[in-house]
Amino acid sequence: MVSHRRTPVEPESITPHLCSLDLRLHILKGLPFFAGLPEEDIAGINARFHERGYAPGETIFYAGDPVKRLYVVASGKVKLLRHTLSGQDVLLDILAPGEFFGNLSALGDDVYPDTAQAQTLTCALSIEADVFRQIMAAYPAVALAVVDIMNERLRAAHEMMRQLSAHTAEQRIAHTLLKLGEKLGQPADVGLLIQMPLSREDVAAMAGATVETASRTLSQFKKAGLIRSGRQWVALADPDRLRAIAEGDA
Amino acid sequence: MVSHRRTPVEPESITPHLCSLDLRLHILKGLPFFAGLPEEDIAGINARFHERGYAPGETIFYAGDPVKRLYVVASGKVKLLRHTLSGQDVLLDILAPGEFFGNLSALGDDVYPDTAQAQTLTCALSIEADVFRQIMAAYPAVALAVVDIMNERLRAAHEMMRQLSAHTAEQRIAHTLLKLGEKLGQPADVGLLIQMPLSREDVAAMAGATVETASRTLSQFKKAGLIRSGRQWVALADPDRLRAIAEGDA
DNA sequence: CGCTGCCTTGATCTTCTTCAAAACGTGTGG
DNA sequence: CCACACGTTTTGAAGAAGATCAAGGCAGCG
Repeated sequence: MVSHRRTPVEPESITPHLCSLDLRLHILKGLPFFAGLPEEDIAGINARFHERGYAPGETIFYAGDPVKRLYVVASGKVKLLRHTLSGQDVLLDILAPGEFFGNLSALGDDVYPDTAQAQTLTCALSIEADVFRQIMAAYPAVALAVVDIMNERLRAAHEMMRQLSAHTAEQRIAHTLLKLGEKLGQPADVGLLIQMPLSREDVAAMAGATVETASRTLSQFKKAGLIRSGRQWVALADPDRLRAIAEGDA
Repeated sequence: MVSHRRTPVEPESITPHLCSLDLRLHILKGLPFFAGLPEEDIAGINARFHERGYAPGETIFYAGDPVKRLYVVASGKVKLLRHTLSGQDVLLDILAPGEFFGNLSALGDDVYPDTAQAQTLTCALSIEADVFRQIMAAYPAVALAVVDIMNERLRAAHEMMRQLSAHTAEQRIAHTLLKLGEKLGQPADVGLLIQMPLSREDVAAMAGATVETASRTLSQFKKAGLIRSGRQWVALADPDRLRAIAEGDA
């Protein structure tokens, strides 16, 4: 049963729908915005978080849901996506453990702008947005860290906007793979392996293209020795040359 | 000389390259992130800001400049754009008085990710990023307001990403006009007038299209009675129908 | 062993860009 | 006040990139 698995991607640990208390504390301590906080304060904050596990493909919340919680990925991977009327989805980001998502705004509509969906077996911590705002008010360092992270995300979004409006599909797909490689890549004998089940459709939705174009382009990259790939996985064999393509050289 | 101006767009007030002290205080008081702060604290903060005027078309800073300042538009309009290697620029946003831009991050590269350029005669206040971070640390309410604003911008950027990757040029241009109308629109006898000199090239760079496509699409909108426009100006005559186009109905 | 999803590949067609040139508006200098 | 010159806008025709439509192939799973 395991013997003829062909994908090099390792399945998520079988830890079920609960995160152990150890893991929770470990995750929270490692969170960029709690870095530097006294341990006992973190323990106090920890108590304000709820936890919940999600099966692969399960939706954590839908765009438009009228709730305000802030989530943190404890384990697993989470897709952040936005729907279009035509049913065509756009994959905005893939979040790794330690990253946050959800709604932490005080103003505006009380709805999530995006849909969040577990890509693998996932455990997520969540907290009431208002409670988190209280924490930010009490610990300015936390607020500053949040600003930094949002700043970084805004920068990434702007970069993506540039990509989408001024680059070819080939360039955007190369760029998408590199981004995923940076975030989720693990060295393996096939190259820098993107550690997660990643379909052609996912790649297409991230790069703003159709499944067919994504497939054609990946085939072409594979033929050129830039990547290796199979059903639901991709590994980067030659990131440098990929980068050249993404930047418009090749 | 003035008699045969054809544009309905009013020129920026002739106030020259300096903002009066009154204006400075007024701007700072009205800033969303200083709302609710005691007046005397604002006066103290005011002292930490520098001011500088810019001529139309003048660049405030270039992407890659190794400085860290946070800017606030006091008067005028500022274009935020990102260059591509192919010389094709992407217009990320147009900022109105009261909006901020620049670099306020503590981490990452000490460079601006985007270029900022005065679109009209502009006065901008600026502050050292580190100083502003101190202010955020001292006044948690300020930090929370900044988080809210960045949250809103991130949402807008995600929306734009969706637009770029899943909509036609016509839809994107309609959407661009509506966005501009919301932000800069003023009721006039020609419709909701976008109060600033706006070339076809600007529209194209915001919508991710070429000048020619923008021109063709605007002509078509004009013929259909959706907008009125001329050299360097656009007014929305029928926002509702434009919205229908942007959303994919028409 | 066959079913169900993913992935691939080909042919066609639409959309948008590119290239080219002309028309127009605005401000300038005569 | 007029005419010229420049930058903006418009329009046309050809071309390319990618979407769409349509089959067929392959892997994993029951």
